[in-house]
Formats: sequence, C-alpha cells, structure tokens
Amino acid sequence: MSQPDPSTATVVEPRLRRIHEVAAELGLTTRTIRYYEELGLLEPAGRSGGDYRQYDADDVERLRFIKGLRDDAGFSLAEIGRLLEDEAARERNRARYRTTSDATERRAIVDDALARVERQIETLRDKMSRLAAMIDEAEDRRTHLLIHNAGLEAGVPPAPHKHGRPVGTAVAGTDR
Amino acid sequence: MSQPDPSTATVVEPRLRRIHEVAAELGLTTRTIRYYEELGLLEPAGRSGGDYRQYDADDVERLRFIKGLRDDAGFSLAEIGRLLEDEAARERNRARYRTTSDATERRAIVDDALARVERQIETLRDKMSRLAAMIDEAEDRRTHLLIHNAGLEAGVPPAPHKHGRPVGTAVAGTDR
DNA sequence: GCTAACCTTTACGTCAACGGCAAGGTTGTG
DNA sequence: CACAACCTTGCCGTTGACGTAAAGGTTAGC
Repeated sequence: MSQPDPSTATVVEPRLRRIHEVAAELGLTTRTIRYYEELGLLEPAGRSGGDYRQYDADDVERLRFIKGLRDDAGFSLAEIGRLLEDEAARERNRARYRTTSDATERRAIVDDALARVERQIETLRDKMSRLAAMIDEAEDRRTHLLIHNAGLEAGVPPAPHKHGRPVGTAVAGTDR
Repeated sequence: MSQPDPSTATVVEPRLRRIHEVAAELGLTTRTIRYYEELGLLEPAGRSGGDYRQYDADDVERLRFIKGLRDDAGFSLAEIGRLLEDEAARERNRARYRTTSDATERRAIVDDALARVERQIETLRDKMSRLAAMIDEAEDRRTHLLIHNAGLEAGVPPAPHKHGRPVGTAVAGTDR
C-alpha cells in the first residue's frame, strides 16, 4: 500500500508543484511568490523544460514560514531576508551537503543551520516577550477601569481624576 | 505641603507638551505624529493660542500604545485604527464623561471603554498564540537538526529522510 | 523687541509590497 | 494538433507609511 513499486530503489520523489498550486495552498498570489524570489527569499527547487518554476515540499515549508513571519510576527520582508539568510547561501549549503561524503563537513553544515534556527527562535521569543508586555499593560488598564467602575457603583462622588483637562472643546452637552 | 497653592481648588494641571518633546520621548518624528492625527488615530488634548499642538500624558500613553501595536504587534495603521476606535468617539466620551454628573451614565461610558480594552486584549492574545505556534515549529526544526547531527556524529550513513532535509536538499536521489 | 528654534499647513517625493497588464512560450488533454 | 489553461519576463500602477522641502507664523530667552 505504501510502496507502489518496491522494485525501484529510488526515493519517493515527492513531486514538484507549479507556482499556482503552491500559491493556492498557502493563500498567496503567484505574483507575491515571484516577488519573494526576486528579493532573494527563496528559489524554487527546479525548473521545467519550459522554464516553469517547480517547488518541492521544502520550498513550500519555507514559504509558509515566510508568510508566518510576515503576518503573524509582523516582520518586513527585509527583516525576513536577514533572518532566513539569503537564498544563495542556502543553495551553496544544499549543494555542499549533497556532494560531500565527509561526515565532519556535513556536521559543520548542519551546525550552521542549527545556529540560524536558534537565532530565529531568539528573535521570535524577543518579539513575543514584547507582545506579552503589551498585553500586561492592557490588562493593567482593564483592571484600572474595573476599579474605577466599582468606585462609581459605590456612589463615590467626583472620582479623583488624576489628570485634569483644561481645554474643554466639545461643548455639545448630550443630556438624556 | 504637597499643595503649593491651597487657595485655588484646581487640579494639579499636569503640563502639556509640544509635539517635538513628545516625539523625542517616544522615538517618533513629528511628521509621524501628525500623520497619525491625520488618520484619526489621536488628537492632541489642546492647541495653544498660536495653534501649536499640546499633548497631555494621556495622549502620550495612547501614542506609546500605537507605537507598540505597530512595532511589537506588527499591526497596520488601519488595523490600529479599528482597534482603538476613532478619535471622534474618544473625544465624545471624554466630553460626556466630564459634563455628566450622573453616575449611571458615567458607568456606561466606563463599561464601553472596558469592552474595547477587552477586545484589544483578546486580539493581542490571539496574535501571541500564533507567534507561540511559530516558535514551537522553529523549535521542532531545531530538535530535528539536533537529532540529525547526533546521527552524523554516530557515523550513521545517509540517514533515512522521509521528508525533513537539513537545509533543504533537492532530492538528489541515487544520482552521483 | 530680536532672533533662534520651534511650530503650522500644503504638497510633492520615496520606498516597500505588491497588482495588473502585455506579449509571448509551455503543458496536457481531447 | 488544437486549444485552454497555465507559465515566462518586463514594466508600469497603486497603496501605505512616512520623508522632505516651501512659505510662512509662534515662543522663549536675552
């Protein structure tokens, strides 16, 4: 069932997809994907005879990560480029990893990738802690409002408003 | 002791600042602050005789929050506008809160503010959980690389990749 | 009351991040 | 082999988020 043709020893060959399929799956436009390539954020695994871009699962993963960095983490494409390191280096490592059979060199390459991933994690953690701080502050404001409201409910007269406001503006006294 | 002039019953009057001071304190430019006003994100508490913008502590807080939403949370100014609700409503509530002496109406206003703050918190929490998910995935990648590296160290030949390639190898297959 | 250092509005310029053509080439299905 | 539905590069257009002058008016220190 999982092995359609056990006679051939080749790997599963995970199928290359065209730009439209990938775009649809990720919720991007083809233009956007080409633009990211133009910026050096990723390069498709291959090209067809007629020069069509062909993406493998790894490319799709990278694209999904890029989209996350853009939408969820709010990074600019320039920042994302710095975080991912440019595609040229990725291509070099790809090739070097394949061509060498020296385990030491392979380890060096993997270590390199590891260092980058750890930098990414740190960057994301940093971002998250700043977000957490913002949430804390918002919760402080909420607490403050709750207290204030409780005060009003208890019939406290003119509630000590810390910061007074001189310039009145808005004369409209909507009574009711 | 704490009251320099007990004869006047006015509040402390916490000093209004000009746009340049505020910008410097927050690390923004004056242009940016004016732009935010143009978009309806905030309006200074007052104006001087010569039409200079004058910001109070509350305005500065709002600006700081806006900056946080922009930089830390990565929201667009349009999204921030929706989250904060437009300045017109803020001004109306401000005025209404001051002019009314009816505790019930005041409570309504505070409740309203409370609801907004809670929506903000929810939005931020949502953003943070998505960020957390990204971090988890990055950590998975890290773990994967670590395992892979351990494998190499132990002298395992070409580790059976079902999909996860280290940096991304374009399925070289048995080629070479 | 002069002057430097701020401020005002108005308006055009810029860079990022795409959208949307045009003019052609490729794929795969009947 | 015809033809629709993809794809290619090239290039101009647009929107968001400001930068940057221009042509004045205002404030504060001396």
